[in-house]
Amino acid sequence: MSSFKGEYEHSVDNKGRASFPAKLRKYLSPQAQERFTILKGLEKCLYLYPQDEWEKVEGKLSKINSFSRQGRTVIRNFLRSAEDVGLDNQNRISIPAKLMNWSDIDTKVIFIGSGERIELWSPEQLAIEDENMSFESYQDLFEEVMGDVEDE
Amino acid sequence: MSSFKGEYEHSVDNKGRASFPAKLRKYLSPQAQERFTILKGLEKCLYLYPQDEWEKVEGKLSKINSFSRQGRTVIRNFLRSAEDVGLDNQNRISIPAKLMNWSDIDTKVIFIGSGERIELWSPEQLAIEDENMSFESYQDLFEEVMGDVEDE
DNA sequence: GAAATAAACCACTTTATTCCACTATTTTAT
DNA sequence: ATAAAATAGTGGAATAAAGTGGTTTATTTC
Repeated sequence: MSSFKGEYEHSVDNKGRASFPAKLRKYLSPQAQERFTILKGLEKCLYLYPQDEWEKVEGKLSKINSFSRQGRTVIRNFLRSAEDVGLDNQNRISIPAKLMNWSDIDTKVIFIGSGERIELWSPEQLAIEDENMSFESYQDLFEEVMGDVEDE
Repeated sequence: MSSFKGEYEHSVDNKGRASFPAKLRKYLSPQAQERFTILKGLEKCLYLYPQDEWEKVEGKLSKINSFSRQGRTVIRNFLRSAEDVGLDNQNRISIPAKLMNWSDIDTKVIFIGSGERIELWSPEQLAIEDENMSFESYQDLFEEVMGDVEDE
């Protein structure tokens, strides 16, 4: 259950192709079959889920009450941008044009391993996001997570 | 649960490789498999966790809700600097270039055994850290921290 | 059936990993 | 205490893998 981690910047060619980082490939479980689902993230980035993790997300979505107005809105807007993608023989994904536009990704993309999913950022948008994150608040978060690790 | 201790200075070659101190190797538990996770520390140093200790950290992270705003920020910023590293046949780790730059490590690195993890310092940054800590204030800190620690 | 789009294929450059050799230090045996 | 053996630390070369750009072939669409 080792999760995605690390940050890797790769170039995007004029066909929207970007090498999938080798370091992240190691974390893929065999049942993911190098198949992914890519969609708009909650920040201005894209979420890339390996197939097996995506199925868990769908499981969560199915538990949402689709007879409530809010439920329908969440499901619709989360799924409407989603698309299935795979890796080519050179281990590249090709990012759908619509999603590239929306996320502001152009010639460079930054992969960030983020637990059960991978985030795809344009360098510019990531810089903006980082500005809003002070070192102090990171410190607080860090201590929150690492504080009492020895909890057997 | 034997913990890391001691301080060892080693050289770093132009490929970012540094021998893992033999004295520290003895503390590694067999299930760590000579695998580590390295990431930015809270001071200007790197944290090196043996695999078994790191898994405890990931266990905590996996409990965070990745669909809440704060949760996403915690997970992203915590994992993004992290990378898995192993030892080569000569018992060396290779420090990722990004982390070398960030931590100011160049041709020399100081390993400091620090309980469940190991800290990696550039000699310069460690000297700065030491200057800011006089022996008197260390004594005070020690008392403050150790004062009310209960020994089960 | 032609144009547009996407998938597969190939070639090259760069980067990372593995392997081998040498020196210094520590441990062991006499 | 001294020599021999083993382990530790260091540097470089050889090898393999990763990343990138472009071309060709197949598929879809109109």
